Amino acid sequence: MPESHQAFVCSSDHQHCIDEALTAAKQLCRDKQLRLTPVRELVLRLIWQSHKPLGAYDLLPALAKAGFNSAPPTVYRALEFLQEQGLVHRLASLNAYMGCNHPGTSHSGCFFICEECHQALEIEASPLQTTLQRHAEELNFSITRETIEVLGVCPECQQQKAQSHA
Amino acid sequence: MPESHQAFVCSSDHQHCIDEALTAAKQLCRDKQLRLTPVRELVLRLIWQSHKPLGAYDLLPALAKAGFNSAPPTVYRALEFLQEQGLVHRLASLNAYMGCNHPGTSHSGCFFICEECHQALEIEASPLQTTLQRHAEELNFSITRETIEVLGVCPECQQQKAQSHA
DNA sequence: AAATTTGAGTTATAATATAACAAATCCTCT
DNA sequence: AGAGGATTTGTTATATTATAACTCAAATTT
Ligand SMILES: [Zn+2]
Ligand SMILES: [Zn+2]
Ligand SMILES: [Zn+2]
Ligand SMILES: [Zn+2]
Repeated sequence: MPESHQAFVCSSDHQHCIDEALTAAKQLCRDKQLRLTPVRELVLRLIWQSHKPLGAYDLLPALAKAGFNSAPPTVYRALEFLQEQGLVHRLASLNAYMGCNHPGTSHSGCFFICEECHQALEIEASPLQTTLQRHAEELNFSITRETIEVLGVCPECQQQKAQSHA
Repeated sequence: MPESHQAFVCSSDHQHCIDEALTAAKQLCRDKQLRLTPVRELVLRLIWQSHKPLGAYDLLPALAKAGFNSAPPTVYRALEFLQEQGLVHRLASLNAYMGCNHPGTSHSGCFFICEECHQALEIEASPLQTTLQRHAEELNFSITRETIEVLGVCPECQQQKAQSHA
């Protein structure tokens, strides 16, 4: 199992990603007069610390370690809050959660998920959304939310597979 | 709650849809030398009978009524088989299953799901797939499977909502 | 400070899905 | 037709993901 990659999800210093995400979240909550409580902040941090989307139950041990109640409702509430504020996304095809790359803007997101290393990347996919919107207009369908999750193999894992077959 | 619509998912005679789907499935299995056993056929029929995607557990009572074992593995196995043969799709955002509109061709499908009447429509979305493929190429990402599920309001339900607000 | 709102702790349970093994059925080959 | 092997189904148990309902604590408002 390949474990550590850089380029697909994060080009270099991941601690920087985490710090930036946390700062942005704090700012966003300040602006909206919402409370980024300790549990919520921890959950957001844990999610950002992983390059792989995490399941709700994956977060519980860390919550326990930090002295919080580690029953499911605690983490689901935090996740619900973070999702409502657009700070994390839920990946329906994985039952897992990941930090949002560009919070603040309300959007559904488009995700590429590597089936080898399980890392996931969110992209801004305006052309895609436009195409989808055209389809919807043809049907007279009014879009509320989109779930776009692409499973496949990331560049790093493709390379690794190619080498191992050589 | 609006319950009965026609145009969005099926223009007129739904029994015809069901019959056609079953015939196609039988033909496909004959061609591939696979066994469309009674359970599998019943599950496929049940799924096609509903305009709304059905959860696995929704199927169990009908299986019991028909004299089959109605424990979860039975229905999940049938669903697995039908999915593998491209006869049904699983909607990740709903944990539900629906019949495929154009089986035989291997594809991931693009689904429009009405949040009012819960009906769902599968479309062939070549432009969408092309756009997604372009995004993937930019990332050097090799696509295995796509999950595209669009939640919103179907034309019929839009109309109904507009009338009720009048 | 009292009242109100919001968030978190706690217990229990719902909803969805799979593991593992036994029994039955079907297919192939003689 | 019958033995042997493969596939399918039955059965029991359990894993995984998510929510309901109620209580208590903390924060915010009045
Ligand atoms: Zn996002
Ligand atoms: Zn990878
Ligand atoms: Zn299809
Ligand atoms: Zn509708």
